[in-house]
Parts: sequence; C-alpha cells; structure tokens
Amino acid sequence: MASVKTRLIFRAAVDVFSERGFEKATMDEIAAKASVAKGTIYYHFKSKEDLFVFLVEEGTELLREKVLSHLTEEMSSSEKIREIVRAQLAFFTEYRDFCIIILRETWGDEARHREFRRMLVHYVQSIRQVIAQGVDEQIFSVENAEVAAWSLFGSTSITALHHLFADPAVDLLALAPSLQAIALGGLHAKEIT
Amino acid sequence: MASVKTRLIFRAAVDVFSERGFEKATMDEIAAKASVAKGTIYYHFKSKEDLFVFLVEEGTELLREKVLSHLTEEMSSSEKIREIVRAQLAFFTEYRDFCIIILRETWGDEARHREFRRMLVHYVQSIRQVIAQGVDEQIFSVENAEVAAWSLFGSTSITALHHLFADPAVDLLALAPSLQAIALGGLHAKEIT
Amino acid sequence: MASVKTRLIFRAAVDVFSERGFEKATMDEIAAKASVAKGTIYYHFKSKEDLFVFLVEEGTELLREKVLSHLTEEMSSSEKIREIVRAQLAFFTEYRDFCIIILRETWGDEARHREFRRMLVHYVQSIRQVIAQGVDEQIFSVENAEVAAWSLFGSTSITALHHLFADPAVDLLALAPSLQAIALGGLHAKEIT
Amino acid sequence: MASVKTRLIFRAAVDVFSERGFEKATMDEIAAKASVAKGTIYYHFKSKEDLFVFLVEEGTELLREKVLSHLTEEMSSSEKIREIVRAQLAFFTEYRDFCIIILRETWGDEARHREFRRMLVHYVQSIRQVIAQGVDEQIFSVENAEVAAWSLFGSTSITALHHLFADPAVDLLALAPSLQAIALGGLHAKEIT
DNA sequence: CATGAATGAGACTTCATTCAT
DNA sequence: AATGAATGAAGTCTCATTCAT
Repeated sequence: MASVKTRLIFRAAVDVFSERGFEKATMDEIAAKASVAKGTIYYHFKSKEDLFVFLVEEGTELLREKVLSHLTEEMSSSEKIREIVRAQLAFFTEYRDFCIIILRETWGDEARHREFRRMLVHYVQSIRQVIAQGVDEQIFSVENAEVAAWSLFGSTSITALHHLFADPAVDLLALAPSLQAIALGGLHAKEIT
Repeated sequence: MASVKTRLIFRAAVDVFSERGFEKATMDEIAAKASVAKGTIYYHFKSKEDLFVFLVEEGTELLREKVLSHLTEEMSSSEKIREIVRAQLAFFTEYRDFCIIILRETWGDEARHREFRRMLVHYVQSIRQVIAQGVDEQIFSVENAEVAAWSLFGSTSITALHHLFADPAVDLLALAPSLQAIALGGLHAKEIT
Repeated sequence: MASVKTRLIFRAAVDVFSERGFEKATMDEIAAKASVAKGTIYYHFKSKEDLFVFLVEEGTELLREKVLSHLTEEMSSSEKIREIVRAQLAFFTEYRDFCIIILRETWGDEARHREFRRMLVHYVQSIRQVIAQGVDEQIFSVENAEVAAWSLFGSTSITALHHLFADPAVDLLALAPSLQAIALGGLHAKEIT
Repeated sequence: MASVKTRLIFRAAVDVFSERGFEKATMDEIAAKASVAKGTIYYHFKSKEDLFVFLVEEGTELLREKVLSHLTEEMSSSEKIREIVRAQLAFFTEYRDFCIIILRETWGDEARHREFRRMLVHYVQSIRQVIAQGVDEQIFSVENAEVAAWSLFGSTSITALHHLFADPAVDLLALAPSLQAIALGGLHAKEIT
C-alpha cells in the first residue's frame, strides 16, 4: 500500500464497490476513478476479488482498531459498551462506504464472503470479551455473551445503515444516546443507564 | 402466482437468488432448477429484476403477516416484543433463504434496492407501533421508538444470519430467550424480563 | 381473405410492418392490434414471411390496378403519364403504409425480397408499355423505355416518401403538377407539358 | 478510423449490413468477416447502431463529396446535372453496398433512420442548389426546386438499384445517357439535351 | 512500472413457432 | 376455428483478464 498508484486505486475501489456492490462494480470504472490504466490495477492486485478482499481486510481491521483503541482499563463495562457504540457510529460516519460494503458483502458462500465473515467474527469476538468481562463482574447479566455481541453489532449497524439511506445527511452520532440506552437497558431501560 | 409453472419458477428463484445473490444468479440456473425453458420465465415475468422484486415483495409481506398475526390485544407490550422476536426467528427458520436475500439486497441505489427498503420500512413501522404503545403505557422508556424498532430488527436478523452461516444446522429458536431478554432488558437485563 | 379474422389480421399486419419493418415487427404486436390470439395468425398464415408476402402481393397488385384503371384508350400518351403520376400519389396517400413497405423491403436477397421485386417489375412493366407506345407514336423520344419507367417510378415514390417523413400531414397530391412537369419535360420543361 | 482493426471492422460491416440489412446483420458475422473477436467491435463502437450510423455518415458524406467535387464554375447548369447523374452512378458502381444500404435503411422512425435522413437531406439540398441556380439563369423552368432535386435523386438511385439486383454484372454508367436525357428533357426530351 | 487494445466466455432478453386444449 | 402457454435458438452486449509494447 506504499505506492501512490496503489493508494489511488484503493480509494477509487472503496468508492466504486460501495456504490455498486462487488458484482456490479467494474475494473473500468475503478481505473477511471483512480486515473490509471486498467492494466495498472492488475499490476498491483491479482484480481478483482483480490483487490476487494484487501480492501475489506483493511477496512475491518481499521474498524476494530478504531473501536478498541478507545477502551481503557479504567472504564467500567457499561462505559466500554457506550464507547463501542459511539466509536462504531463514528467509524460509520467517517467511512460510510465501508459500512455499506460490510453489510452487503458478508452473507454468501464464495471465498470472499467467508474471508469477510472471518474478519467480522474477529471484530465481534472483541465485543464479546467486553461483555463477558461485564458478566464476570456481575454488571451484565446476559446468558450468552456471543449472542449479545452479535445483537449489539446488528443493532448498531442496521440502524446506522437505515438512517444513512433514508437521509444521506444524517448525523449518525446523534443516534448514540438512544442506541447506548437500548444496548444497556433494552426497552425497559430508564434509570439504569 | 396461480399457474403451476409460475410457482415452480418462484421457488427456484428464491433458491438461486439466496444462494448466489441477485447479480450472480442466472436465469439459466433458475430455469434449470424450475425445470422450465428459459423463455417460460420471461413469459411470466418481465425481467430478472421483475422476478426478483415480485419475490421480495411476497417475502417481506409474508414476514410482516407471520410476525403480526400472533399479536393479540390481550398481550402486554413486553409479551408482544417477545413474540415479535420469536416469530421473526421462526420465519427465518422456515424461510432462511428470504432472510439471506433481505439482508443482502437491501442496501444500494438501484430501483430494486429502493423498492425493497420501502417494504422493509413498512415492516419496521409495525414494530415501531408496538414499541410506541409500550412507551405510552409507560412500560417502555425509550426516547426514540423508530431507532428502537430498527435496533430490534437489526439485532434479531444479524444474529440469526450469523448463526445460519456459522452453523447451517443451528436451531434459531434456541436463540429466542437470549434475544428476548436483551431486547427488553439490554445487557443489564436480569430479573426484569 | 374471406374470414373476418383474416381481414383483421391483414390490417394489423400492414400497420405493424409499415411502422416497424419486417424484421422488427412481431407477431405479438400484430396479434394484439388485430385483437386475436397469436395462434390464430398461424391458423390463417403459414408463417410471418407468408403473411408478409401475401400482404405485399395484395398491395402491389392493388397499386397496379388503381394506377392502370384510370388509363383509357382516348388519352394521349402524355395524359397517361400525368395520370400515372397522379394515381400513384393518390395511392400513396390512401395507403401510405404500403408506400413505406414497398421501398423498405424490396432490396435484398431473401425469398420475400425477390418475390417482392417480381411484383414491382410487373408494375413497372405496365408503365414501360405506356412509354413505349408514346415512343412509337413519336410523342416521347427516350431511347430506353425501361430505364424511363424505373426513373418515373423512382422519381415519384422517393419524392413522395421523403415528403411523408418530412411532414406527415403533407398533401401528396399537391406534388402532382411539379412531378408531372418534370416527368414529361425534365428540368427544361416549360411550355411543352 | 485510424486503427487497423477499426478499418477491418468498417469494411466487414459495410459488407454485412448491405447484404443482410441492419436488423438481419449480426455482430457475429461482422466479427468473423473482420477476423476480430466480437468484443473488439464493442471496444471501438458503442453498439451495433453506433457502428451502423458511423458507417452511414461516412458513406453519405463520401457520396456528397464525390458528386460535388466534379462540379466546376465553368460548367453550365445542364452540364452540372449531367455530371451529378454520372458521378452518382459512378459512386453506386464503386460502392454498390452503400447504395443498397442507403435506400433500405432510410425510411423509418428509429433514431438511425432519422439520422440517416438528415444526411440524405443534406446531400439532396446540394442538388437543389444546382437546380435553383439553373432556374435563376432561366435555363431550367421547374417550379419547385426541392421536388426536382428529390425526383432526380429518386430517379437515379431506384433505377440503379433495380439494375444492380436484376443483373449484378450491369455497367451502371451505361445508364448515364438515358438518365441524363430524362433528367433534363423528361420523356419529351429529344433535341433539347 | 505502466499501458490499453484485444479477447471470448457468458449473461439477459426476444420472438417465431408449436401444440394441447 | 381459435387459443395462449411454452419453447429454445439466436442475438446484443458486458467485462475480467491478458499481453505486447
């Protein structure tokens, strides 16, 4: 990812893949948007799939880093959960294209789908650990930490995605208080959070 | 939807679209799986997109009916939420292919994506009403019923989808207790539910 | 051409063939316009080509009859030529669809093209005889009566066709005086006619 | 029109379009005749229609140039008309395929037909000007120069086309004297020309 | 490193024709 | 006589990938 061209291609690819989806995206459009010749993409990436997987790995890893980097030892488990929700919304705001790609291209049986789920599972495991710790500390009381982790990821990302498409100008971070309250206290919420 | 062939095509299309996604699915494969000639599909449906939209409308409407049909006046708002979670998991078990199609093909800017989101918004609005009623009755305490509705839908469907791909033999209904508890009480849950 | 249905199909076919051309015309559209089922066309005509040839034969024969029927023994050769031009323009006005079909579908190497040219040659031969008689009577002085006949047909029909497309509301008969003068006297024309 | 492949495709297209007509011509046959892959045609031309329109524009423009290039200031109007007839027959001899395409594919309501008529109108306007000048100089006496121009074009091209199909080996230039005499003097012709 | 012309497999779609009713 | 559902061959066009320069 050193070369200037590589970066140009990377950015163009994120753009095009998120707008069109993997199948509908064309190497021609990516090349045009990156202002390089089509052959140049193939000099840097083995194939369309290769480019896509590379991009998705970078993106998911970045999501994981961004979200986890704000968690510190001093935080309570509840604070950690609030921070996870906030950081994920912040990431979706900054990299809204990744947000779309992530939820579009995860569910399927091709190699890239599996690769992608592997990355996502890795990310969700990190959330699971935070939840599991909260359970150990008897702050949380969920039976199944893994289900809770996927639930949290699903809740946050689908809500964000819906709002992105319903109103492209939406401020996702404004959703944070509601989503945090729901995550911690559910529909009964109230005083607890 | 009357004709025998139409039903054959419908079933085959659900199969192929869910396995391959809209773009990767081919009319050839649908025709083969339905045991009809390719031209026959075009006799009944205007285009690949038309077939897909028809299928998605039927599916989403069925989801809405299945989920709403079990809600009765006598239920408390909490019971209604539990039933929504249960019924949605039951639907995803019975029509797992629709579940995959729904989450794959909703996010995009083409006509079928918008059409599809329109259907989904309709379904989520139904959930929102149940939540809003609970808020009126001071059983629930969420600020934003719409966010809560999308959160519930995202939580349930992403969790279900993950488990379907992680373990095709999974019993989705076994997830119900955890998801219901999380929906109502969040991570703090415990005694409340 | 007895049956009611046959006539319905005939009229619809003229319509569609003239608007779309032979290749672009579809049996579906003809059937719809004739308000009969597609199979019904095949009950009355062997094939699309058969229908077309039948229609073209009827049309060309009608053109020939209409044009020749006004020629009488008493007319001078010049009057006959004027009448031919007038009658052809009148025919093109009344059956403008045939006019288009005739000039679109004559030039090619398929069976229907040859069949069609055979009909047209027959018609032009009739004009040739009128010209040849005028030459015998030393009223006309062209060397090659056949060339003169094709020239007359080409002059009248291309001019008519151009005006039909340039202005669909054109009154073709208004072109008669000019075309008659040109036919008889050429560009030098003047007093002779 | 620079690239070698482009020229190969161009020639093959003229061949196939003139033999089959626009609708019946296939990109497969054009590709085969040009000895290029089908995709190569689409690399150079946007569509079948695009290729056809390009070809027709080149052809009609060439016809116009060829015919007009022989007209000089010193010629009398009559000589100019004779030259127009001769040059058009010479063009039809050299590019007989264009001649066929021109008269087959001009009359219709699709984009390419209209584009084509626009080109043809441009050409015929050139003839009209020659005629109009002759009228100004009181050499010609036609009332309507435009009708005369279309008449001349129709006379020459339909006669040529008929002879090309009736006898592929015909020498079109042998028709020149007759057609010139008819153009200038009509059927009465004789001494005038 | 970079290019972009060329490729060909494969997709969607159309439509004349058939045939059981 | 008439119907219209069903067919499948055939056509246009797309696009990931290659390769000679």
